[in-house]
Amino acid sequence: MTKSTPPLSNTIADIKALIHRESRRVTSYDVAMLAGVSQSAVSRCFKPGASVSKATYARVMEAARSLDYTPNAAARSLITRRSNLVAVILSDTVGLNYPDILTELSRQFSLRGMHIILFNLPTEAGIDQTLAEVWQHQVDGAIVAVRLSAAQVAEFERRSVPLVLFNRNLADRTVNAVVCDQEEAARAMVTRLAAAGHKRFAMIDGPAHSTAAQQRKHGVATRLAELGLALPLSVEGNFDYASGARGLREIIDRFGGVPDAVICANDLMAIGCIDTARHDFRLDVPGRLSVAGFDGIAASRWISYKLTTMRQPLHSMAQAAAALLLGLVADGNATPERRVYSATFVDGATARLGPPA
Amino acid sequence: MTKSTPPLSNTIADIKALIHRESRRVTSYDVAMLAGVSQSAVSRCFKPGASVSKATYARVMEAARSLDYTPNAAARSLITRRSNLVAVILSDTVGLNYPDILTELSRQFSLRGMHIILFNLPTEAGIDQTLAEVWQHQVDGAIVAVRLSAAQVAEFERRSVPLVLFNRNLADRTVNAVVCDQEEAARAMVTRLAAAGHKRFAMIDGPAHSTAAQQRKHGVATRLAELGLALPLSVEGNFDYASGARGLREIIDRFGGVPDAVICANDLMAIGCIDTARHDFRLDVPGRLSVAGFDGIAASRWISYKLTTMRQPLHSMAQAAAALLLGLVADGNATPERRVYSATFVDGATARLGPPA
DNA sequence: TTGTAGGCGTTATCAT
DNA sequence: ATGATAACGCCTACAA
Repeated sequence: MTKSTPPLSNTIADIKALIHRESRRVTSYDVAMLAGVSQSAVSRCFKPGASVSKATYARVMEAARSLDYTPNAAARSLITRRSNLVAVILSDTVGLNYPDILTELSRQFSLRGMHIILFNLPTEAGIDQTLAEVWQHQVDGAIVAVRLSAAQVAEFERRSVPLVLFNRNLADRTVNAVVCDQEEAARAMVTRLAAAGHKRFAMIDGPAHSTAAQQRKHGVATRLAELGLALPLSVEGNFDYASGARGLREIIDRFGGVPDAVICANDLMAIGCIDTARHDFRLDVPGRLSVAGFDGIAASRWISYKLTTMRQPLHSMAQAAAALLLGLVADGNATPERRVYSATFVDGATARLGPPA
Repeated sequence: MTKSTPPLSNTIADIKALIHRESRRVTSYDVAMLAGVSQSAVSRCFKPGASVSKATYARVMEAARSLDYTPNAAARSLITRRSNLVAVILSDTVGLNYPDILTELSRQFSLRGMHIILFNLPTEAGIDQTLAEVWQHQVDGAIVAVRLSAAQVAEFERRSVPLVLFNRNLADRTVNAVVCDQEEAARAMVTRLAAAGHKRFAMIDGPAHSTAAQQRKHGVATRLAELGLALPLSVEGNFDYASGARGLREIIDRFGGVPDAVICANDLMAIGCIDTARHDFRLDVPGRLSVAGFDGIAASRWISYKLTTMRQPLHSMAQAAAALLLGLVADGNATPERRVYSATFVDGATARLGPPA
């Protein structure tokens, strides 16, 4: 009998027609009307841990389901001041080429009901424009893997937007960061290569704007100097395969011959360098020339390369960055923390590490 | 003289103190007060093409700047019903491993002041949960590269959320999509290989849930049949390097020998297959065994491989997807469009294409 | 060109 | 446990 149905103020069809006529969205008022409760009751039903009776909850949820109601995040964000949005700011040269990072970040955040707004900079120049857009979206926090000026970092603080830097060092400020110690990694690599008796080094550097590249180069140079070896001939690359290939040609050209070892600022360039050495110059790697990289990307493990490299624990780092940020979002004034990871040496097959043949 | 300054209702310091005391955000009212105009005047200044006098505009902007005011996207979205947010829904297996796609999408959208909310599914199972989150965020549109049921597609329509499928076919519905004709690509590859006299084919297939893999396999199988060749022995892989390596071993095992050609459902598996063939089985590729892939990823062009493959125009496709979606956002009821791209054959060095030696 | 007033859809407060 | 009411910060007629 119709009498046994719950006291609906209107039928589903009526309400749907009304919404359509006014061409608006389904709101909690519509659900309330259908369920025969107040709007605030509906709101409470969608808030975990609110006090609602079993019966009310069931009727509200049923009404919501039949109207396809979903809370409006914009309206919620307006009043709660939480958007459940996290900005992830990357740059073309480095960010998306390491899919692990975004994958892990995305996983961690969606586990807590938060989502990523992606800001991918073609060039790190336009960052101020990007930040303006970040502020508009009222993000709850940001993970930034591009270079930030002290002023820009300060703006995050002024706006109380938790910030975690990823693999970016900012010398003069205490700011939350997850980094891999690039200089230490570079020194470790040099130590290994030098111990094996390599004397004549060359380096294929990364782009000038990359702090990781700078630190790797600095580590290489200082460690070599400590060991009494000459500073390496260094040519600039931009982290891609082609510049590894170009780099080797330039080195052989300017060096007037083949050095003992080429250290590349990342794996991709190392792979380009190795391919060119083997195929174009017919050089035995590592027999005649040792080549090493940094990162530990997937391709570095391929059978054709088995690259000798310093592997960054990117997965753990991404996880840590997410955890750090989530902590800051929960507790606004936690003390700045800096998590430093070490790269691990990967004993590959592209650098001679034993005594010379 | 102080008299020459604009008639500010309050000093900057006063207003900042007020805001801080009430611990709220800087609003357009604060800017209005500082600039000595109404709140709606401020609002108009931030709306491109609104009618504001030069003088007012200048004073408002100056006030906004000195207060670090930024419009609140949530509040704006509430009234305009535009969030300037686009959902991009990918899955682990396919999405982030092709960085070009996200890079280009991000570029195109940010050019129009829109931004990407990233939804990266660990598994395509949890998609309903993901969609619920998409609805909450009131996105202006979505680009989806995972499998969607007809019901799920219908829900986009019901909610008037423009949808563009990326490399996903949905047979029974007319829905906006940008796809690459995988079956045609597969047929083209088979035609080439067969013309060179390959007789005994094998295939390393993609994961079952990938429509692209299904279509590639179907194209391979049907074209082979048309040419009077046996259906290939097919083993299942999951699109990664390791499964290419495993795949070849399994093929040789089950085949009881080495086939003439192995067609892999993507480049990454092809590379794994080639490495294993050359290093573990000491097979000459392409002399003794031809290997081909699909996609045209960056590594496929590396000197060590020069992979024979069918290259998808991912860059153009991403561009088209963004353009299509932007068109739909501008004009809600544009007619469904399906843009089909063709893969181009890349005459690499891993498959014999001339007469047998 | 400018100001006034109302509403977007939700959560939070405070009664009841 | 539930309901009325006041924000949240902005846009947009409409009137001036």
